[in-house]
Amino acid sequence: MTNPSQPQPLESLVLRVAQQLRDMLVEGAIVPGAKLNERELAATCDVSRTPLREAIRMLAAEGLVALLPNRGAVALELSVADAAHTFDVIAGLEALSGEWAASRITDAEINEIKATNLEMHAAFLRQDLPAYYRLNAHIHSAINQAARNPVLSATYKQVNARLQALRFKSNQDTDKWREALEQHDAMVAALEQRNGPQLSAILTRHLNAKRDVVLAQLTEKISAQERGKKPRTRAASKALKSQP
Amino acid sequence: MTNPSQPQPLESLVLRVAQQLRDMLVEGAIVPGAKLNERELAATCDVSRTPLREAIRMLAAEGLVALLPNRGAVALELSVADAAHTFDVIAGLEALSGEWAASRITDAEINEIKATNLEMHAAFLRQDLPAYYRLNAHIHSAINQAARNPVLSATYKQVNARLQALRFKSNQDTDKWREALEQHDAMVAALEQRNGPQLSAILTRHLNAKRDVVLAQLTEKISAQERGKKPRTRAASKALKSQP
DNA sequence: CTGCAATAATTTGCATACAAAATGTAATAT
DNA sequence: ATATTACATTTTGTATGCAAATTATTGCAG
Repeated sequence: MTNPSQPQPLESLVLRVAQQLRDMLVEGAIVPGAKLNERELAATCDVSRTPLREAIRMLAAEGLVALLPNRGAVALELSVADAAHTFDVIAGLEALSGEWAASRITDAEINEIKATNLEMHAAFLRQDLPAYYRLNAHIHSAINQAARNPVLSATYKQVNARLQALRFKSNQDTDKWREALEQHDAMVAALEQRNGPQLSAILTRHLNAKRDVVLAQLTEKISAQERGKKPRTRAASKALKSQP
Repeated sequence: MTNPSQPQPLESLVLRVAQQLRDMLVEGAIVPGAKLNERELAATCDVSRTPLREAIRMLAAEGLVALLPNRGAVALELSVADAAHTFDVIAGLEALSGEWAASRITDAEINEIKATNLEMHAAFLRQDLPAYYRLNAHIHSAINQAARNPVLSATYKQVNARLQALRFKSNQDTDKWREALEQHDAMVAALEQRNGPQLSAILTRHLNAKRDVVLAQLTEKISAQERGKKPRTRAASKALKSQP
């Protein structure tokens, strides 16, 4: 157990920097496709280039950045196809989570999810999208936890992080939103019945719906970009494909 | 497309060293739980500590080694529970592969798998276990390819690599072996019928059976170890749990 | 002989330095 | 004006150096 109350470097500098970079990628401080300038980032993170480079290599292994030989690293830039593939894998992982969670979840955990689901309905009534996304993530995380498989959780987290950089938290269609709420209600029902296959099926449908919404947005965004500037080679997405 | 015929450094030094370390871990040159001495490994790989450390960080992000604050890295050492969790995730990923492969695989790909399956039967008759494992891996890889999802393939590869270090290619029970062969026949049949759910179900059963065999071996191996030497704290497996 | 403290030797973590490659700029020719 | 080449600048990739932490060793007391 690590002592939680240490004023000294709680974790390695490399891990701190890696988390800092992850945050910058997720929050959009580093936009998809952007080059990661080592000197610049080292200055930002207030470390030398050595730990910064080690952190970048970790993010590369996580698939959050792509390494270009002799040209450093660029922030992950998902093509529509890449995003679709990633969503499909996430859907599969969530379906697995649901399958296992249904048989392993405790009553207390179900109540927590039910409570969060009610708050989600409240957020919908207030049309509070940020709150909705936060609560939504909480529910999915809770189901994941209830699956009692740390390898699954870690895998899910890693793959899901690549989608976070898309920043698709924009205003979504009210009908789709209502549909998502219904699906969450159905999830709660399946959990209460400890019905794994059903929960799994609902999660798959839920994630597929989300995928379609996000891909539509992404397609729109990308074609808008394409209109604005000349089409140029997209080094990032190319490099991604040759990843180990 | 990368030019495949370049005599110069085809890839970055770091990537080469990372692959070298992966090979050493899989082949047992670095045994589970072993400390990774930077100077020593740098000499072995004929590079300085800087690229070596970057490679180690990548392997840490891949989950092949664990980082111990101020004490370097140790090769991943899976507890029985860790291995079980990993196998379950692999089973889930293979089930996904099968589901998608069934609807996307070409006739030529099916024939390739059928051919490999026949060779596997031949390997069984000769009791040639190494050949069997090679052919088995080829079939599973072919199904994975046929799923047409590079994110799934990459995720599968990464998680599966952690199991390779277990080196469970030891002599297995003939009945279990025969059972595995039957399951492969069933996979081929499901593929020919393009029956995704069925293939998915077979793969899940197949992987669960494999998991049970390996876990039994692993349990035996670990208890033998425990008898040999005094029980001591296992830093590696502890550190693994706190991974991102 | 065992347990423990002080000290020496390794080893890791981070910063810096330098070479190679890539990028940017200016000058020249077309 | 554009293209091209030579040169300068920047940036990456790797090696080395040094301080802090860890680990091993020695010496000594019980």
